Amino acid sequence: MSLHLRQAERLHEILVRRFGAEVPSAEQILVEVPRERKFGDFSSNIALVLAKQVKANPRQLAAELAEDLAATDTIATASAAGPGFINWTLTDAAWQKTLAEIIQADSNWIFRDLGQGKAVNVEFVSANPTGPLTVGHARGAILGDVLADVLQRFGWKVEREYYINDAGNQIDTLADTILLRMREAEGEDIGEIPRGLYPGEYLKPIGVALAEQKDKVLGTCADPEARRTAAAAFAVEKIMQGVQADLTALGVRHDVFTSDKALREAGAVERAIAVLKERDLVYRGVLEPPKGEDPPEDWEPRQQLLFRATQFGDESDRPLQRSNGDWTYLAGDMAYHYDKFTRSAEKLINVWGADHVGYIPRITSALAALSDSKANLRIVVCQLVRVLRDGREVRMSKREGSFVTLGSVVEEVGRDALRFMLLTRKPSAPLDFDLSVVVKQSLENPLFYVQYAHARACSVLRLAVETFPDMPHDPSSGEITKAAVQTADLSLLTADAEREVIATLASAPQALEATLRALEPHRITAWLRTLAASFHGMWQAGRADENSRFIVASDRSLSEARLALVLATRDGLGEVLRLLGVTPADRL
RNA sequence: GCGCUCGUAGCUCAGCUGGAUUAGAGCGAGUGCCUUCUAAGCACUAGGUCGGAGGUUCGAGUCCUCCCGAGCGCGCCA
Repeated sequence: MSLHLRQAERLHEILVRRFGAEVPSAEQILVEVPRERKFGDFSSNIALVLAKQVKANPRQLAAELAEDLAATDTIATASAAGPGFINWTLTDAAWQKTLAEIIQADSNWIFRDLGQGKAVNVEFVSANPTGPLTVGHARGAILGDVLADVLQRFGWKVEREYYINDAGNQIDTLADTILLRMREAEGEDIGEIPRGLYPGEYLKPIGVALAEQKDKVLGTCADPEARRTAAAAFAVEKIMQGVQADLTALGVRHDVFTSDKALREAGAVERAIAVLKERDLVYRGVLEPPKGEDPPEDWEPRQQLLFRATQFGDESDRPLQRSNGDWTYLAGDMAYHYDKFTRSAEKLINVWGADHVGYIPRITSALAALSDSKANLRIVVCQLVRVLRDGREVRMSKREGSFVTLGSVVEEVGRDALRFMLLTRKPSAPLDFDLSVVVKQSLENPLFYVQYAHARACSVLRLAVETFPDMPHDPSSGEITKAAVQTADLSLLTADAEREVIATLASAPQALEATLRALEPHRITAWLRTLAASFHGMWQAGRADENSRFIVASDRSLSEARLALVLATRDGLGEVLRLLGVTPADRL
């Protein structure tokens, strides 16, 4: 159990004793770390929250609760403050015990089983298979990947999914472009790529590949539609190979790739629409013209199959079928989400780019309609990424085909730096990504700062062996092992800087659970930076005063105690870095 | 026109989903600290009417309304 939660439990027990069972649970009691350390290790507003319910003066109630807290053996001081806050500090022994538990528990102390094996489906990336991934996609990819990992560590059964939009107009366009590129590869002068097709250079190699395998892929197809279908399948497969290569380079993995086309061919759309019909949620009707500044010129009112999205809070009913009889994107997508829902995922998470925000009410209303409001869908919107170099924006023009591909960025800055940087901002905020900063070895580069702390800790663990050669150590890394500090007398850790590091370490569950709640991994990178800062601070104390160093040759016991803290810090940093898909550095 | 997101120090951003006694970091600017475990660091100083105006509340950067500004979006595209 986390230290925070344990504090809340103390309060809960005290409340039960005083007021009986009708009090907030430990999970509901807010326990915070005050901004200023001098106000205490923890604080709570519970007296303010409860004052009305129990008809007490908040200040008076806080004082009484503080008195009860102070009587607890792990709590050193507790007092009421302000309008009714309670501040308290733990005893040195309690902090030392916290560290001891962290060391004993390996890294499991950070996580608890909140998911209890429940199934959650995380759909992310799902970039259209018409071109390579960009840095923008990478943000969503890493976000989804880390959220999936975090959910898994907290006990959920996670399925990681990629939805391939391999049906619809864009795929026809792709096929036409590829067939043209094939003719170009065969020596024909195709001139400019006509308007309406994809002009990007990245499709050239696929045209060449198609020319090489023309007989095998297109065979003797004379029918233009059959040729198109074959070319499309060929191009999608090639592009998806590239996408998967980029994802692999990023360290991002999916369990399932679901094809829109395959779902449609299997009748998923008809099934979904049948469900809606049963509930009287589809009808034939005519829509109002779209409300854009300049409505499409070719717009004209038509009778079509519509879904009553307005009944679920959407601003307008939505078409399911085009005039040529094809299903709309929404029809396919609702069928897909219904499919995910019926695959028994109790929770669905979609990671989407900011350019899809307008579509959220549509899909949420569609899924609510299909699932009888039973589906639990959360959509994490990921704002756009601006790529900079030396503070100047690098243009990402897909038209020119000269846009910054994910592959090129990973090559330039490395997987770890890219992952960490893209995780430092909350998803809902736009992100500037400066290629020249992430390779810098300084504080400007937050990953470096954290890696430096990790490497410093590793360095101390190696050097300990020089002073104390008999300490158990790992021959390959040269670092002392846990066995060396297992019996350390942690009561020797009483310095402020040391307690600070323990406190930061112990707050890891807070950062991780906040990520889980808000689906915002930047809280994890923030925690890493805080822990790194505490550690750098503690390190520095040893520069001012030799007796404050981790390794004090004349005092074996003190050294062991401090090395225990160094080891715990190193493992905490390492564990959480790895959770983010970043490899901790043993040296820099 | 409408919807969503964002607006916090010169710059880039946190602010734990309503808490206080001084709104926090980093960069940039200024000062100090290496015969000492990595100075790739640490400590300190300067810098903010939290876009603006109302409102709800014991209590608002956080919630509500309106306004201003930026980004993204609005279809028988996906």
